[in-house]
Amino acid sequence: MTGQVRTVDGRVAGRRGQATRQKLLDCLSEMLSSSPYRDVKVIDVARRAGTSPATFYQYFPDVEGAVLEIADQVAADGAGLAELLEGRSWAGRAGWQTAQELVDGFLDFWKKNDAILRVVDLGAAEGDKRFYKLRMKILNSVNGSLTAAVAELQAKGRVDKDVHPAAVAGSLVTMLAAVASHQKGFTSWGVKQAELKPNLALLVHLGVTGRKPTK
Amino acid sequence: MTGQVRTVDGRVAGRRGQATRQKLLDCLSEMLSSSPYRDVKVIDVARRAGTSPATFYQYFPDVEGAVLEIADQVAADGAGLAELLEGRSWAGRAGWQTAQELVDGFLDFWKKNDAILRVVDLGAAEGDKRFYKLRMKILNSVNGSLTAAVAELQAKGRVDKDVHPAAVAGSLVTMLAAVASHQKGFTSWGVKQAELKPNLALLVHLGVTGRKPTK
DNA sequence: TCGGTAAGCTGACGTCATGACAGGACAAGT
DNA sequence: ACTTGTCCTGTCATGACGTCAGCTTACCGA
Repeated sequence: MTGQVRTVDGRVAGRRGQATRQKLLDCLSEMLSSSPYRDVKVIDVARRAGTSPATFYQYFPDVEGAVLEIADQVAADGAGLAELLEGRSWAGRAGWQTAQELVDGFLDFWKKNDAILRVVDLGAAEGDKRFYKLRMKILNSVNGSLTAAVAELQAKGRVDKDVHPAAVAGSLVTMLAAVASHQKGFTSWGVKQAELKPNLALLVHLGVTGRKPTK
Repeated sequence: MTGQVRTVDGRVAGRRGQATRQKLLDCLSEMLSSSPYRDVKVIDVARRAGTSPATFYQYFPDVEGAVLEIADQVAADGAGLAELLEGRSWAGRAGWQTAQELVDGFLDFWKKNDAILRVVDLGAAEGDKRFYKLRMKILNSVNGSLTAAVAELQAKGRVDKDVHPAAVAGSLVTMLAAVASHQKGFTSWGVKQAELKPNLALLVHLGVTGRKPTK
C-alpha cells in the first residue's frame, strides 16, 4: 500500500538511504523539542545527523515536508487512542472511571509527542490543509468515539435533544489537546498537575452525560 | 508608566520615528495573517512598509521582538473581556445568557486577533516565558472572573467541594481559545459555526455551575 | 573476479536574509 | 544659511538556502 520510499529526485531509497532518512527525522524531532520551530534550520538538523544539508534535500523538500512525515507517524500512533473509549460505559461509577482514563491517556499521548503536535496545531490554525487534515487524522479516533457516546446517550433520552454530539465531543477533545499543550500555564494559575486531571475528567463527564459523576 | 519609546541603539523616538515604528508593526500584523509565521521575513515586512530592513532593526531586535510588542497591545485590549462577566449572574435563565455572551465575546475577540494570538500560543507552548506571561496577561481577566464565579458558587454550596475553581475556569478558557483557533476544523467534523456556539455555552455553563442551563 | 549500474553523499556555488555601521537626508529652531 | 539631533538607507560580512555535477559505495549478473 505505502509505495516505496522515494528521494526527491525520484530514486527508490534502499536500506542505507532509509536509515539516514529516518535519522534525519529523529534529529529533526529532537530539534523541535529543544528549540523554537521558527529557528529550526536544515543545516542544524543535517549537522546533528552527521550529514550534509544536501542530503537532507535529497529526502525532503524542506523542513515542513519532513515535519509532515513525522506527524504522519504520530497520527498512526494516535489511532490507538480510540481504545480508551472502546466499549466503555458512561453510567455511574464506570462513567467516572471512563472519563478519568480518557483524560489520563490523552494527556500522556500529548505530552509524549508534545513538540510535533505543537507544530501541527500551528499549521492547522494557520489554515494549511495538510496540517489540518493531519490534525483531523490524529483526533478523529477519539473524537469519533466520543461523538458516538454522546449520540448514544442522546438516543436513550439521557441527553437533551438540542445537544449537537459532534460539537460537544469536538470541543472536549480540543480542550484536552489545548490544556495538554499549556500545562505549564496552569501552574502559574496556582493549579497543580495532580489537581488538574480530576477537574478535566469532571468537565468531560459533565459534557458527555450532562450530569455530575458518581465517585 | 510606559517609558518613552526607544530605538534599539538608545535614541528616543520622535513623532516621525514612532509613526514608522507603528507602520512596521501594522505591516507585520498583516504578514502574520497572510503567511505562515515561519516564513515571515524582516525584509518582507520592511518592503511592505515602504522602508528598508535596516530601519526595522532600528526599532526591534528581531521579528520575535516586534511580535511581543503587538501582543502587548492585544493584551491591553484583552483586559476588556472581563466586562463579559462583570456582575453577571449564573443562576437560572440569566446564567444561560451569561454563558452565551461569554462565548460570543470571547470568540469574537479571538477571531479579531487571530494571527497574533496563534503566535503567542505557540511561543507559550514552546516554553518561552515572555510569550507565556503575555498569554497569562491576555487570559487573566476572564480567567480570574470565571474562577471567582466558580468559587462563589462553591461557597454557597451549589458546587461540590472537591472542584478546584481555577482548574475548571482555566480549562474552560483554554477550551474557548483553542476552539476559536480551530473553528475550521469543526466544519470538517460536520459542525457549523451557528451550532458550535450554543454547545460551547452549554459546556461553559455545565462547567461553572455543574448543572444544565435553564433556557 | 570483474565491470556495470543505480544508490548515496557532498563540495561548491549563486541567491537571499540577517544584522551592524557610518554617513546622508531631513525637520526645527536660531 | 547654519546647527543639531532625529531618521533612514547603502553597503558589507556572515551565514542559511536550495541546486547540481560528480565522486564514492554497494549490489548484481556474467
